[in-house]
Amino acid sequence: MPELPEVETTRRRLEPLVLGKRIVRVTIRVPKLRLPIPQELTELLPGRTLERLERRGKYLLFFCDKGCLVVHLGMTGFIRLLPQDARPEPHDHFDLLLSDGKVIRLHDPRRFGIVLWVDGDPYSHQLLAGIGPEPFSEAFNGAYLVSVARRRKTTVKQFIMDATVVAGIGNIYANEALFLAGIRPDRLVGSLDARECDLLAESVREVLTRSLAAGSSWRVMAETLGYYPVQFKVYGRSGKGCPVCGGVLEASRTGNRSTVFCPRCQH
DNA sequence: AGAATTACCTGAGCGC
DNA sequence: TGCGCTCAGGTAATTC
Repeated sequence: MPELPEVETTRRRLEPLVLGKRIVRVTIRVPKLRLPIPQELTELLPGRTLERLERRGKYLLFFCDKGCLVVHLGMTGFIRLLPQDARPEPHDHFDLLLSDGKVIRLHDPRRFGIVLWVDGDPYSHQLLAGIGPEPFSEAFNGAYLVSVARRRKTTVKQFIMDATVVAGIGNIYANEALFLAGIRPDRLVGSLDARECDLLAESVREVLTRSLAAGSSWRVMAETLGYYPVQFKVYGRSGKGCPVCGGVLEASRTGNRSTVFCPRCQH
């Protein structure tokens, strides 16, 4: 589920509602995630104030007055801000009860998410340190892609889904960006010329920008604020008509992930 | 070094 | 209705 736009939309919607609030109590219901939720959170967090929310790739960072709570939503995770008395449901993993009586609640059925506490700088934590440039940073451009692609022998789709190449791109936006760029997902990344790398970087930014403008694609603070999912051009539409040429969209697998593309528009 | 494979989980949807 | 199978938005550890 959550790729960059979903995590960023969560951050943008949640931040103004929780900034400056004090954490009163932590409730851990289902500690089992990709990494177990640290039990110490129940003692470490109460009394701390939420100072700002940041995002790095698909990680959400809750900076407190001292230390940082790092959350990854995995495949199926989402966060809601609820009234204190909202009844917990299955797969609600943990709650941060805030000083205004609201609860930040993490829900993740498939349990691929991560919650961890970092005392120092979360950006140098092992899980975040190796992440590539943010798609909206100046460092992410065609020339950068050319230089990294030179050493790689993989498909362009796997390449842009590699978090060490660029942050925040998962299966959905990889499919969408390649469609927008007119590049076949199964092309070897080394075969892209400079013009195509420029176009790819621009297309990645464009699909993310459109999704952010629409409020992303998923249950992002949905119950609190409503949401209007973006329409995908190719993802989930195999066998249907290409929105550009009307031809039939084709499904394939790339690195064991489902891939959809238009064989007429993408070369 | 980099690519491919495996593993971690639950739930929805499909064919029989 | 129910069973078994496949697939689903992520990614790190392991193997080759």
